[in-house]
Amino acid sequence: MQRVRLLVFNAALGALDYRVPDGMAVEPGSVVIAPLGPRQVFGIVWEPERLGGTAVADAKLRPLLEALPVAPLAAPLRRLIEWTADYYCAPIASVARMALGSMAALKGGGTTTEYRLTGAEPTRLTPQRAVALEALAGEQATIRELAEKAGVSEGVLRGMVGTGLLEPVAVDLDRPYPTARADFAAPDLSADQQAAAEAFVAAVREGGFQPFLLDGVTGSGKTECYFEAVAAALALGKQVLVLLPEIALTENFLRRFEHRFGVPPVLWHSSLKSSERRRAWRAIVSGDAQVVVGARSALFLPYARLGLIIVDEAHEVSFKQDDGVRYNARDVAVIRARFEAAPVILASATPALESMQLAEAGVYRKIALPARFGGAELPAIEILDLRAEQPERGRWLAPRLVRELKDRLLKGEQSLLFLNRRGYAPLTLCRHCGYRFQCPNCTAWLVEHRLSRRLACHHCGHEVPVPDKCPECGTPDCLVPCGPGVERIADEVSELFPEARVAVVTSDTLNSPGKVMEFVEAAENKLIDVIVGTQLVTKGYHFPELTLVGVVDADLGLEGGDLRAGERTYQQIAQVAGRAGRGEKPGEVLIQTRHPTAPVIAALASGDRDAFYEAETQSRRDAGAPPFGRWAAIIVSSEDEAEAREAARALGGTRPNLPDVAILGPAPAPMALLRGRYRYRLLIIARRSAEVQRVIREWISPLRFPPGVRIGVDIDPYSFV
DNA sequence: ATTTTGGGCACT
DNA sequence: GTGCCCAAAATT
Repeated sequence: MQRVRLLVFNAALGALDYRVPDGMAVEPGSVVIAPLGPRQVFGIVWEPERLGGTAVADAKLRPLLEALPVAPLAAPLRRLIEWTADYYCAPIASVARMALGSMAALKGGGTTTEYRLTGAEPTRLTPQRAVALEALAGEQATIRELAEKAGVSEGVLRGMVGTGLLEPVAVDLDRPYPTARADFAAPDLSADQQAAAEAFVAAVREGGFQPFLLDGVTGSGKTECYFEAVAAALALGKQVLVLLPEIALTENFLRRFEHRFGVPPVLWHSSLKSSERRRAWRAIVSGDAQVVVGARSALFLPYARLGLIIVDEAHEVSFKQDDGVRYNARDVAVIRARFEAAPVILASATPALESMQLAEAGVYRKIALPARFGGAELPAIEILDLRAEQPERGRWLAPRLVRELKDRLLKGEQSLLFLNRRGYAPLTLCRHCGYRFQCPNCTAWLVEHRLSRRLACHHCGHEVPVPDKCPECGTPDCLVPCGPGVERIADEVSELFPEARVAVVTSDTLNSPGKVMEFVEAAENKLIDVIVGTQLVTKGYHFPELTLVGVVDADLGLEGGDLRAGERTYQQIAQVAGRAGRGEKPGEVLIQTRHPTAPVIAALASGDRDAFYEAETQSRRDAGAPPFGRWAAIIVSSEDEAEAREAARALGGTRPNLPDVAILGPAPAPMALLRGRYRYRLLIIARRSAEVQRVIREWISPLRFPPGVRIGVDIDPYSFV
């Protein structure tokens, strides 16, 4: 009798033993379906000694039901899953789940039926059908996805199929992707770029683990350099994974990729349609997907022959996942490259301090691109002291910035105003009674969005229409917006310059690939004079006519004073400044601040990047903060405040007492209520030498908490809410 | 996580 | 004894 140990997809269970029925062939990594009580669960055959769990009597074993017809997860991926679960104190089943991507993908080929509008004239146009016709132009997807997209019920759409407004289309689920050509359009590289590209190409050809930090100023052409490494991998028949921090950046990236390689890469992100996801997954497993461009979730997929990993904008905090398995894709990418024996390139104009440190220590090989491509100069950066030069009352742009905007408008050049705040105003209050609109599920104000005429919570998605009277005292027309968001800045620009064409660029306005394309094309064709945007516009875009960047409030990111506030502010402003003067005309950057002498602001003004990194490194070292110390957070949460408090207290009461580990708290988390859950936090500050994960595991695992209480462990936390 | 079980309790 | 609710146990 053959027995196997299974990693079952159930966070609470972990390892279970099964019998392999006669005629079924499995090996470590095989994906199988197993009986569990009356249910069926997915599982992965694993090396028994690596999973733990105790062997159970032969008589108790039930036979596996089915081995799925997909290639087994390779050993390097299994090691990565183990490493990730271990390092981030997460259930191994939760990590393994990320490798499968979608359960639907596991079943064999075939076709699915998608639907699209026929363009026929509607005979009976109901309101719901009108909504669907409006929303679904140019879309093709399953009924379920179309219903989601249009915001109507599936019944409405099925009715439309019946009356011939929608037609079915048979789609082959596994149709192949077009082939990328390494030599489609060879680039024209500067000497610096050429040297960098050669180093990458050599590493790809040689194979083996080699981590690079590609540290190139904004506009230096980092992408073109690593595209040469991609070309080398393609020529060898190896797969490439490119991680981007946000889906919104992929659209622009796709265009550049297609210019270089002739076809678009394979996309992977959370909002893929199920048929696209399935197709991509199967191509990744089979090795047919040559280059995969994705968000962090693409990192755990079962690539057949991974030969290169690239993490672009590697400093971005969005590589840190903040729910479920709280991993940092930038760090896990390096680990995966190690297990896969492949090179990995972390590319950034403003590397994270941790990455700089590792480069300094010789762990990463640093490749620098100190100059902009094509002889463009880095923009001149100037500080605008808001205390000395105040905007008019109720306005946020100082006179000097307004003058510069006017100057650019007259010259027909483009400007960009950066404010990392979505919506119109971050707080709305009643002038009469002082009532403030707060989210019922979170410790947060509701943010007014004029475009959608709603008050919205940016943490949980709670939304209400803007009322016409105060809900507390009933006074009509008494609500006043407090503080600026991008929409309000855009209004201010329009009032100052009625003729200016202003575009607001946030995740609210660029929420689909089509909208992103529309924006990029409008900006490139100079149909936009002033862009007002959040951090979404700080990266990746190249608009040669953009010559002025205004940072509306440089102090915003410094509030709250968390560990990385200074670094993040530096990165954001350096990135957005990098949008200026990328063409022939020089760029200028104005930074509005009330703290012109703050080290971050001073470093930006003087352009002395090294001094900033040195000072930041020193202060982290003094504080015992990462990368010199190890930090972790434990978040105890429950829908019941008293239950959360009690559980946190109980956890705090059993804290280990160790010389190299300090444990602070529990205290209410800064966001004491988030998505309807009350939260308490403990902070762990340890020496580099301490085995923080082992300490946490041994501390937490013997404890039992009431159902409804969740204990979340966050290793190397980025978010301190 | 989900399902089964078993104890305690009210009701007949 | 039966039905019902909820907590605890089991799932290989």
